[in-house]
Amino acid sequence: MVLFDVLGKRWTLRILWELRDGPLPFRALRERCDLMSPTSLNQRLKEFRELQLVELREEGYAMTQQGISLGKQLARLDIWAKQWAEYLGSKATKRDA
Amino acid sequence: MVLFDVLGKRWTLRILWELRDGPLPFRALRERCDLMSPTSLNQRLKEFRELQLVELREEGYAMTQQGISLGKQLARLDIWAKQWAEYLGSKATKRDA
DNA sequence: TCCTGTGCTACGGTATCTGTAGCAGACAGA
DNA sequence: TCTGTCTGCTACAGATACCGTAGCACAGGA
Repeated sequence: MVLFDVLGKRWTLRILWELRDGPLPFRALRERCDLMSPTSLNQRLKEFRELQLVELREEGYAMTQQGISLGKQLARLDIWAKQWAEYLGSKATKRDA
Repeated sequence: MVLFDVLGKRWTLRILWELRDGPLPFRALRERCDLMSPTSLNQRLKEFRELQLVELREEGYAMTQQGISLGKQLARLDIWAKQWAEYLGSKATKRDA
C-alpha cells in the first residue's frame, strides 16, 4: 500500500491539507504548518512531486489534479474526524457528570 | 487536527487496515504488519485504546464501533489509492513507450 | 551595491523506530 | 509438580527520522 506508506509520515496529511485552498510558496506553506523544519518540508514536497500529487509553479507549491482528488478524500476524513471528536467529547462529558 | 496527528505516525494506517477483517491477537497482528517491532506496535495499540478505536478482547485486538467506522473511511481511501496507482502506471507506460 | 524575497541545504542534537531477546502469567498435559 | 506453549508485553542498543538554527545561492528592485 504505497499511499499508506507516504501518508504514514509526519506532516504529510497536514501539508496536503494546507495546500487545499490554493498554491503556497515554500515559506508560507511552512508557516501554515506551524513552522515545521524546512528539512522535513522539503523532503515531503520532494516525495509529493515524485508521486505527482504536488508541483512547483510560479505561485508556489500547488496541488496537481491527483492532489486535488486526494484532498477531497481527506476532506471526507476530516468530516468523520469532527464527528468522532464530538463522540469522544460527549462520552467525556457523561463521565465527568 | 487530532486524527491527522495520530494517523501521521508510522504503521498507524496499516494496523487499522489489518484489523478490519476481525480481531487479531498481538502476535498475529504483528505478523500481518510485516513483523513490525513489538515496541512500536504496543505503542500504537495503546494510543488506539486511549482513542477508543481499538480494544483488547478475548479473541485479541478488535475494532470498536468507532474503529469500524474509521475503517470504512480508510476503505474509501484504498479505493482512491488503487485508481491513483492505475493513473501513475498508465503514465509510466506511456512514458516508456 | 545593498536589500529583500525566493527555494533549499548543512549541521548537531533529540526523538522515534527497529530487531533481538526475554519476562511474567495462564493454561494443558504428563 | 514439572514441562511446554501459548499470551501480552518490555529492555536494550543501534539505526533512522525529525528537529531548530543558521545560512547558502539566486533573482529582482532601488
